[in-house]
Amino acid sequence: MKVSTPVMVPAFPFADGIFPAGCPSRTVLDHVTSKWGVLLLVALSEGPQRWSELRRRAQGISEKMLAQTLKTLEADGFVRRDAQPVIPPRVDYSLTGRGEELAALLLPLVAWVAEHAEAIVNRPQS
Amino acid sequence: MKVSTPVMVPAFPFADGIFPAGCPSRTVLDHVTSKWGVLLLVALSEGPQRWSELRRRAQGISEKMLAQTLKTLEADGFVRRDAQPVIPPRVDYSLTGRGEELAALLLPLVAWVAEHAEAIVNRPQS
DNA sequence: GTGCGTACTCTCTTTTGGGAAGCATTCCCG
DNA sequence: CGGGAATGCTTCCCAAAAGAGAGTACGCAC
Repeated sequence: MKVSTPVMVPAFPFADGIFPAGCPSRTVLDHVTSKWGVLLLVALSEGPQRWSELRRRAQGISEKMLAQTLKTLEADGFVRRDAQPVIPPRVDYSLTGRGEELAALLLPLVAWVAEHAEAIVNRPQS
Repeated sequence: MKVSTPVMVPAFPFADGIFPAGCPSRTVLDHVTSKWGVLLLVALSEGPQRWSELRRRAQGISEKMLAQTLKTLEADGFVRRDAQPVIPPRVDYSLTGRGEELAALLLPLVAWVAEHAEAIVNRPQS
C-alpha cells in the first residue's frame, strides 16, 4: 500500500492565496484541525461514546476543553449529542453523516502521522 | 456520491485512548494541524515559493507566525529552506519528500472543507 | 442526611499570537 | 554623493485565547 497512489489531487484553483482571510473555510478548518477536534473526531469514528469515555480516550484533555470542543463540533454539524434525562446523566456523542465524511479524510492523515511521528521527532532530516 | 462510501477506514488499533498523552504523534499532529501549518503546507504543495510569496498566499498570517511556523515545519523535515546569499536576500521554501506525502493527505481534507464550509457555517444542521 | 457519580460551568492563570519597529546590505533615484 | 526602497527575518509589548481546577445540580444508595 503506502503511498502507492500519487493520484495527485487536481490541486484545485487556489487562485492566489489559499483562502480569503475571512472565508468560512478558514473557520471550519480551524475547528476540525484544532488540537482536540482532530482527536475527538477520530475517537468518535470508532463509534458513539459518552462524555467520560471521550475524556479517557482523548488523554490529557480538560473537562472545559472537552465540553467546548464538543460544542463547536456539534454546532458545525459533525457531532450529534444525545442526552438522556436519567440520573446520573447520560449523554452519548456520535458522528453525523457529515462527521463521518470528515473522519474518513482525517483517519489516513492521523495514521500517517502516527507511523512517522517517532522518526520525525528523532531524526528531523529525512 | 455523498456518503455512498462508508468504506470505514480500517480504524487501526487505537487501543484505548487515541494517543498516549506525551506521545510524539501528538506533537507532530499539533504541528501539522496548526492553523498556519496546514495553510503553508498546502500553499507549498503547489511548488517552491519564497517568503514574501507565502506571506501573500497565507492571507492574514503575521510575519512572526510565518517565521515560527516555517521553522517548525523545517525542523520536522517537511519543508526545505534554501537561502541564497544575494542582496536583497532571497529565500525559497519547498516541500521535502516527507512534506509532499503529508500534503497529499492534507489536500483532500482541505478540499472537502472548502467545498462544505459555507453550508456548515450557514446551516449547521445537515 | 451524607456521600457518590455524571455532565457541565465558572474563575483564574498561563500561553499564544498580532502589530509594529528594528536590522543588514546593496541598488536605484535624484 | 546621500536617501530611500526592497527582502527576510527578529524582538518587544500587550491583548486575546487556551487551559486547569474547583464548583454545581441532581437523585439514589446506604
